[in-house]
Amino acid sequence: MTDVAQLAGVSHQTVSRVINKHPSVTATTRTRVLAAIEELGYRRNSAARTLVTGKSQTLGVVTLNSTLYGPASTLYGIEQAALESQYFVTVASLRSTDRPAVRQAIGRLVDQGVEGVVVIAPLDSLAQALASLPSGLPVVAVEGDAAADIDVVTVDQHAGAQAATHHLLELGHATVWHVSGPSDWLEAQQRTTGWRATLERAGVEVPPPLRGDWSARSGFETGRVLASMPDVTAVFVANDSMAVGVLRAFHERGRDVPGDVSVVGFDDVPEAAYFSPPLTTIRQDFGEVGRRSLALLVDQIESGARAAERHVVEATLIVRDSTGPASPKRHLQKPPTKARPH
Amino acid sequence: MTDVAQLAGVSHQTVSRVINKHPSVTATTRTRVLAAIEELGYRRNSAARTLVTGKSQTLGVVTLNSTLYGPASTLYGIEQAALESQYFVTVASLRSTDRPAVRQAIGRLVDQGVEGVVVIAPLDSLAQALASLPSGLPVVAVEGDAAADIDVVTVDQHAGAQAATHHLLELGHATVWHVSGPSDWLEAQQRTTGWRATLERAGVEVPPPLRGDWSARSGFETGRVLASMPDVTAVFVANDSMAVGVLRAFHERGRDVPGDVSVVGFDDVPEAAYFSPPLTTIRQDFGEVGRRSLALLVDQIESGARAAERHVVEATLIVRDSTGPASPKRHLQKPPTKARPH
DNA sequence: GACGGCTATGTTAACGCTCACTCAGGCTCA
DNA sequence: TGAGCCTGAGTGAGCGTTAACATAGCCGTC
Repeated sequence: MTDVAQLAGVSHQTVSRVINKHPSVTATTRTRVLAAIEELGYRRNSAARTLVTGKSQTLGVVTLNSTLYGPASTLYGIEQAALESQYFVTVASLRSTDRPAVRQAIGRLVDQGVEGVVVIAPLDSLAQALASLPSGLPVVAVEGDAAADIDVVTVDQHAGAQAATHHLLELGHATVWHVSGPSDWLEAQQRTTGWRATLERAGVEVPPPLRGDWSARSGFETGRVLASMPDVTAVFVANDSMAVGVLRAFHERGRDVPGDVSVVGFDDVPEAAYFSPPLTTIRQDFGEVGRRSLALLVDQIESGARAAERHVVEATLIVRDSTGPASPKRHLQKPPTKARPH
Repeated sequence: MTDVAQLAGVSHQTVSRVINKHPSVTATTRTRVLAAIEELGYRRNSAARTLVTGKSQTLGVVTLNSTLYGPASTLYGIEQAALESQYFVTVASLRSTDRPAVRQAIGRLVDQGVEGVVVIAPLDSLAQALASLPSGLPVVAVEGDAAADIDVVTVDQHAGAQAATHHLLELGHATVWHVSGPSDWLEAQQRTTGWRATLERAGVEVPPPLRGDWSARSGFETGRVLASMPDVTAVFVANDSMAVGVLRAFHERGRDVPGDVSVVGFDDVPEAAYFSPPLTTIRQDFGEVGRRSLALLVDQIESGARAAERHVVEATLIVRDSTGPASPKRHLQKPPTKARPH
């Protein structure tokens, strides 16, 4: 910077003013300085700037496994929005899901000087860990719990699950079975709750949910169990990957989808429209989740206060070919469960 | 830091020594300092440290679209490895794929003070952009071109495509059709080259490749074209997503896979084993790609010199149910193309 | 025409840390 | 017993930038 100043025949402070677009600089000196910068290939040292201003222009993202479709898409949305807002994003993946791991990850980010953190915290243990955070740090949780006084951006899992279940009931199915995600995932919990609530409100029997781990493999395994039960005619699967496995299991048992069984997934991965059969599913706008959480975080940083709001992004039902009316045969074989008052 | 020093009754330099694990500190003073650090909740200011040492402990990753399975997995591998090596990772997504965009993204990272950059550069335009980079900066390209004197980590696309094509020929198919990726993607080019070379070596007719864009949708569209051509019995699709679409298209036309047509994909996404039918595909170890590129980058940073090596990660054929012997019927209908000497 | 108040620039002092010295004290060895 | 050396600790400078204050020149106004 001193070199630039010398070459331009001004003081280093004037150079600083030009860089920071300070108004009180003559057009002529500005061009002179810019020319000097260009000639010397000068780039401002961000460490020095950060040291004196206390602003690093860097945000942290804590994520669990950025290979899954949801987290990866959210991260991408955050990154895009950060670019827009002139922030850098540094990523910290968690190696385990317990409390100390979260603290350590956030600690690392804080040590590195991030101005705020987005935590993609879909596990209840992570959500809890957020409660015990240094309160000075701006934080936004994605898919976290609303309990802590922390900004949360979340997809309306409950409504999504309701829409899925309702869709199946409306098609005339006696009840809807459920393949859930891992029990410690909030999304899994909420989808299960939404499914159960819908069945109960309809006065319909609630079958025991089967548990998967989000993977297609686990979907296949639970799908085999369901395929062997003749009275299963409708299944709500907690994500599209598992739904692939479920579809496969039904196919192997010769049970036609949607002829014999209807299946609904969750996520609407880009391939869902081309599964066999094309999968009816719940679309989540992960990009929107990313953008919203970043906007919230930037707000916190600029205002200096946590809003502790809860932002809900909607989930929409996409009907495709994997769902159809309950076959009349089944209805005859098994009379509809007697409706209970509610 | 001064506060800590005061509380511990030592100089700030001693505190610095304790933090940096300098050997010449008595056990007693060390514990005293550590206690003071603990009590005051002191955390070292990384900006100040970076300013004086010139080391930011931060690496940059430039990526195109981290939503795709490959880039996302690679990024994850890099992140994990970086954590291991005590580095931070900041991500810069590209908004467009032209040269200035790459320069700008890298420029941003350099301004922010990264010590090195991994560029996930699967497009030939990006690979070229790397050639004209400031030579002082440690850089590793993933899936880039070997032309520039830059370290490259790449999956053996050519061998993977060969294995896929060879597998199909060995099953007795007269020739193998190909659904390729976008023409400006290096991976697409290499897979196409590998496919073509294998056919030519076998002295078999090379059908015109059909072009997709990696998406299941494009796979479906090209799949419809292929499904309408009765003499198509084997297809090598350049990634699993498109393969999903191709499988769907064949299914809709009533052409059985693998009975009538065999299909091979590329990537081995976690769901591939549960497609209908389970997809024969080429597995790429993206985690390994990420780890290798990071190791290479750290080497460059520590040694201060570019090695300009090319590291190849192997791709392996995973045989599942989407491929089977060419049906005898077809062989009768259409005699095998006369083998040409090579 | 003197004075207040702008504008364009310069000067100086931090920011929090590490590096290169310096220094005191205790040990070894001739 | 003193020269030399090692160890543990302290002192001061400086990394590159911005913030705060200082200054000089100019304009308009009463």
